Amino acid sequence: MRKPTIQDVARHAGVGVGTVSRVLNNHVAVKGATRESVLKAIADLEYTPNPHARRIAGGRSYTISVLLPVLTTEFYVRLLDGLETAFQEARYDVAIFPLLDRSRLERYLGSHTLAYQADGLVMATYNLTQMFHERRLRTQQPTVLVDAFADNVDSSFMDNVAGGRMAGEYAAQFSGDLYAVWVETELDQLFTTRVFEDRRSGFMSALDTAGRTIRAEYTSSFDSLAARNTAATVLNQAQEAGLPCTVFASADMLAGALLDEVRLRGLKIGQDVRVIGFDDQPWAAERGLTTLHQPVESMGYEAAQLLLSRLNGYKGPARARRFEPRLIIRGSA
Amino acid sequence: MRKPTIQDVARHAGVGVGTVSRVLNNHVAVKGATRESVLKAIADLEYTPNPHARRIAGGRSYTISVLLPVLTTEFYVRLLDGLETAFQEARYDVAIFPLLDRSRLERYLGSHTLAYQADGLVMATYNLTQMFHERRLRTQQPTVLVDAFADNVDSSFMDNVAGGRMAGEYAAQFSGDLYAVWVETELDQLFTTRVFEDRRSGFMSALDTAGRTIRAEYTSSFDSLAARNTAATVLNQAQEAGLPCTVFASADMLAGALLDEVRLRGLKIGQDVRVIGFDDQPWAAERGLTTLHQPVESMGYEAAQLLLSRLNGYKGPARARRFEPRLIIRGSA
DNA sequence: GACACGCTTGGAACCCGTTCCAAAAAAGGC
DNA sequence: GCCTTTTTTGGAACGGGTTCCAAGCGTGTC
Repeated sequence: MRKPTIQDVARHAGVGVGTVSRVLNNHVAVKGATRESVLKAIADLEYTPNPHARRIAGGRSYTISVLLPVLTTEFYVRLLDGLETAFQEARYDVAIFPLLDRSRLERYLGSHTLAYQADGLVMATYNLTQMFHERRLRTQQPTVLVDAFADNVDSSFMDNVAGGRMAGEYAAQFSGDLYAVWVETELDQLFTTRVFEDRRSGFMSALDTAGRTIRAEYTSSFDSLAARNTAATVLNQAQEAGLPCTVFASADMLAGALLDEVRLRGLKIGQDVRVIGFDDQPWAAERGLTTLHQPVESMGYEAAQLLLSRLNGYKGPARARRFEPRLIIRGSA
Repeated sequence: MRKPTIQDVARHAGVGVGTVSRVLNNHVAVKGATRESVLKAIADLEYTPNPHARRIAGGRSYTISVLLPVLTTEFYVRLLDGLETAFQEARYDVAIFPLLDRSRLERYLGSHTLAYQADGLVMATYNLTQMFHERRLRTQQPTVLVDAFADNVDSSFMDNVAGGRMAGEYAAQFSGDLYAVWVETELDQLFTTRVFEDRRSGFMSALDTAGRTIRAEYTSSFDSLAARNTAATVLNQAQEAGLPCTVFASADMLAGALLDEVRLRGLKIGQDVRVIGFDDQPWAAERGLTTLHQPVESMGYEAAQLLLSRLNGYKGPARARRFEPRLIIRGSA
């Protein structure tokens, strides 16, 4: 038996093909009752639209390119989840390009072909280069930034300053010394994220407002060995200077290392040493880590919506969507 | 400037659209001169056909599913190379499914969706299960086996018996003891390959014909540690029983381990110990290994052709294409 | 030279969606 | 209740290929 077509659905529902198309694409101008009958016909016939026909009739590829640094981290997995959810709803395909280093990004941006094929572009965590601007002007390809910001481009990002501030306000209420650990990212300058600078400035301003000062700050890279060393250094200093103390670890990774080290030294978490993390990694709940949860999926979902609105003809000025982390208080602080 | 269409090409070449389509699809019924002018027009306009339009007009997906156990080995990489070359020529896309274990294969075979999308199926190294037969009858999906054989299905495979025989005939001419090492594959029964049984039976029959007997046989698994151990065992025995000797290693992997071990013991390769491999791995030339080269790419290419002919309407009985390895004599034997 | 047959070729019909325009229906205004 | 405006709807045109039929051409035969 032949696959049903949009014609079959239209006939079955007693409406025109245009109406069926409108329902499929969520165009608003369809009355509730009509929409229902179309949806019923679709279900009855087990109709699935032919994506190729759609692409040729629509004159687009219905494909979005997503550029990101890596896809092996929790953060980007969640981000993609949000992006893909939104694009799937709009029946767009997603092509993912993990562009670990500068040369790959430039190769990508330089290639006409890919620009030609995707209807839109999502760039995650990228610093906008001159090259990118030129290309955007040249190709007119609708673009959205996610986890990044620039003037004149739609963007969706996390307010890390606010997140840092929340951590700072919460930390300020505890007596004892305050410490903080920041992360030095190893990404190329191209991919610079201001994430940790932002968290720091929010944190510091909160302490300032509360009239508190920080005892010491540390920096670690992202690998687990470095995190372990840093944790040891912090605790050495803290034990020497006197407990209790409160440590803001600007990434859960670091917070985890601190929890390990605290336990190792027979100290009491949340008492001798309070730890505040950032990220709310999957394991944070079971380890009782007080941390900042980021609505990463929402940020991705919203980025996709911004792009889709452009694809549907929105011509207005660039929009920026800001998302705030949420402090999740568990046992560690 | 708009992308040129088949209409533009037809106009530019002064022919009808049908003719252009015929040239694009390599239909024979186009005169040389006409074909040339069409090709020139295509080049002039930098025309590239729109694959979506093709899929909708042609009523097919122009996509082939390739099922194979893994794609990390030399063998499957070369196989895919041959398959993809042929499919690209015919402008088909290839979707690759590495189905490492039984559950994934069954999940794949059970799913209607994928069956629905691909125009044809290439199965590499799979034993045909009952499930597969039922599915084939149900979906009528054109299928070809590669590196495997079954009645009533098109297939393209290596004649490992012949390969073993060549090794045997060559080995038989040398004086001294004869040894052989076989491989025990760890693949699920579903993916059974008779490769090593076949090589063995060919090898043995050749010795038989030549009136020679084998001194001892060994079996190893495919990992390098096991290969090293096996090599040591073989050489212990050989040194005890007396050199020179000749060893047929039914996979280059094993032959490589033997070469290492021979050198380690200060023996002369090709003199004290002769080694014959099988596979002609990329490193075999520089290490001077006498081995059997398999035309794996050709086997894949031919498999694709068999499938394409079905897709183009061939209705005849199942065909089987047999490929013979070629003995490459280098220094080791 | 006329006729038949097979090989090439042109082009209309078709594949299955989206879009746009005009028409129909509904809502609003008096 | 009638007219205007707005919302909703039907369906033709279109997008870029493939396929099939009929027509054109060339060659071979007598």
